[in-house]
Amino acid sequence: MRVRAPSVPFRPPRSFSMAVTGSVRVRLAPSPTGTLHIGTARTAVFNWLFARHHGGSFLLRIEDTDRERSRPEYTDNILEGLHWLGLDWDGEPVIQSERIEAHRAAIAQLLASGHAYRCYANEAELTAMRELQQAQNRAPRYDNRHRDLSPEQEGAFLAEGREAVIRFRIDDGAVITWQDLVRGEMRWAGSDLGGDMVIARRAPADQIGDPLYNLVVVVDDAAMAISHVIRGEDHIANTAKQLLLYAALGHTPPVFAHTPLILNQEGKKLSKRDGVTSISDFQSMGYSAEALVNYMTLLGWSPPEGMGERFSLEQAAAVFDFGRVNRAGARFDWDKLNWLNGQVLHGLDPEILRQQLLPLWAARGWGSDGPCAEADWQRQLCALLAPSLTLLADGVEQALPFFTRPEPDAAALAQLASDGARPALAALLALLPEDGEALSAEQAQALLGQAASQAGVKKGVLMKSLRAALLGSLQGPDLVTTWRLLHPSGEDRLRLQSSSTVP
RNA sequence: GCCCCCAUCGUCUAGAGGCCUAGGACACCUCCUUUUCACGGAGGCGACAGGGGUUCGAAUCCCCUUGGGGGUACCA
Repeated sequence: MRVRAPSVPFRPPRSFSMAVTGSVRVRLAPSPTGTLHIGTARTAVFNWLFARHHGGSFLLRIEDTDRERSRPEYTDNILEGLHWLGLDWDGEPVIQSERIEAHRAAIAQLLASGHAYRCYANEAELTAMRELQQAQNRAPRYDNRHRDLSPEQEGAFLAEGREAVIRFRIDDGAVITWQDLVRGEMRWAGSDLGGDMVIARRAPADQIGDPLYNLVVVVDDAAMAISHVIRGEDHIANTAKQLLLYAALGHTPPVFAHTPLILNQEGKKLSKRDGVTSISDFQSMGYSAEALVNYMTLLGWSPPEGMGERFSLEQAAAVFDFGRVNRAGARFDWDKLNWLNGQVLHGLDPEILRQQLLPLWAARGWGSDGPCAEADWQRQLCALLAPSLTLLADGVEQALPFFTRPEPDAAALAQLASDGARPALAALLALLPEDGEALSAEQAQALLGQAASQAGVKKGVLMKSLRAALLGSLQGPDLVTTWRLLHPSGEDRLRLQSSSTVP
């Protein structure tokens, strides 16, 4: 190992396998106030990758303490999304709201040890305080006014019938530091934390109100024996506060890793307002879990030299470490996601692709009877279409002329009306073998040559016209294969008949 | 406002003082392939934000500027 001078800033080692001691236990802690967001999912990916790389556990905790906004259907959506992505978790998810007694006990402990106290300031007083600070161009912060109330002062507030929040003391002089797995040494001044923080909502002064985020996270992470907290960099300030709580509660803090954020096209934190951001939305748009998870991994992490950019979760887990996690935010790019999804689709086995397309086709009433219901025919169609798919849904659009008779577009109509087109198609029609029989590629080519010479047109004219007749378009998949797929049902004959005669 | 973080092609990134004439991927352009479109293949375009240091040597280390982002709740 290279020896570095102390002045050299911390750089995470290339591999953390040596730096990680004991068992790795990480968690994802989504709050069910919305569907599974891509930012949360990417955090899940990093947690999962880290856990699997170290043979540790990836746990789930549903942070539903905001009763106003939490909804059970969101929990379902989050769990389903993670499952679909292949991010399997260990054990049953912890439901945070069920742990409220543990949270209250911790607050009671902080009250008893003098780390926390009751603050009787009401809404109006706090608002006035902040407005004054704003007016003086100072940072808004709680001025710790009730930190050391005398028994007389406290008694007076009580006599007024005031309720109280519970605040945790944050010394202005405190200096909080930690070694961040992606950012190196982090340092935060207690005076920049906004004053003593509220850890329990307002309640009658003889009670402990609803415990708040920073407190419950620390209590739960400690109880779950979380070894590494991996979350977005928007949590950095929370980490400083939480570290203070760990110390006051007598718990050993975990190791922290703050990952870069996913940004929108404008370079701002991706939010719901940016359109499609829910995993379930990507799913219904036809993106594959494989491509999506691959893309999310690439947003902020880079694979080692020689690995390439296409990989499975397992392959990434084998080499994942925070030394290769970038520090700057990453813009979301549809082009790259689309490319990745196309790559996945192109490489799909025709039978697998058929299984995925079947329900989509069925929704259009396709493929349930007749020659088009044959599995083998469908597989051939899938093999034909696969290389041109970007989204799964493209397999519906592009299969359309195989299941239904297409309406010729303007270019196709023009082609059919051009010199030699109809005679050539008529000649081909006359040579067409019986329906119901397979047509070999060689046979098809021979027929094409024969018909073209009989009609006295170039083969290219016939090819182009045949495409117009069969697909109603001048563009599409391989012509001979298309024709062969349309032949057994006699569909080629019908389309040639209607195209070779003047309407 | 204050605090913190960040800064390489349009985008995602490689880069750990000499392997850099800065590499890869997406996008874009050209060509090949395909009697079409896509796929595939081969090329091309394209970046170290600026300024100071340190050093024989800086994309890399330090400082300043600029720009961008995050945070600043009785949400999580």
